[in-house]
Amino acid sequence: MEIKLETAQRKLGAAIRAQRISLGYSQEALAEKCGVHRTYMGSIERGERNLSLLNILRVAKALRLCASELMTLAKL
Amino acid sequence: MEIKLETAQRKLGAAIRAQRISLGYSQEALAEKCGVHRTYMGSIERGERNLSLLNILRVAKALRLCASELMTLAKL
DNA sequence: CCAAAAGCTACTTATAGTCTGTAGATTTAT
DNA sequence: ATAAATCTACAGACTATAAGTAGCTTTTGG
Repeated sequence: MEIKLETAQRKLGAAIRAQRISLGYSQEALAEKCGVHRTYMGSIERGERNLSLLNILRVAKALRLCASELMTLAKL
Repeated sequence: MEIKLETAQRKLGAAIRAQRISLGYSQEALAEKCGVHRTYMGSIERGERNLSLLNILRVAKALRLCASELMTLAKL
């Protein structure tokens, strides 16, 4: 069966949000650590963005994870 | 330190190529399984592309891996 | 209540991804 | 050996979409 982008994005966004909250960061604080804009970070967490490898790595790093760990948390 | 995109892309491309070859597929056959263009598949393996989440998932699936496994193979 | 945090809309810019075609390298068969 | 398939690399032009920004609204927690 086909991979559903919406679902994948949501899973990733939810995993990012959960990890961010567990680290006690605001979206804005995490955005700054990633070097992306505040509103962009918000849309990532809401599952509205199909991130590229580079941004996946940036976010993972800011969350103190490696990419494979983040994917595991997102069940991807 | 900053994440180097070139390096990350190359790692991912190398992991994809290794797994493809171990499954005995040509680039074209893998491209078809992924639903991407033949020449695009080639450039992915050469580390020239910053894949988006959807395509990472498509490639992983075509290689009979989950995304976290592919990331692990790529050491990302 | 109030202030900080998060959401939403709309927009521009940058780049991901497609497609056509050419060429060299490799393999397979005659 | 040579021909003929097959595979891969690469260039250029194009389209689709990710990336990133700004302003305003809504929600939430203290």
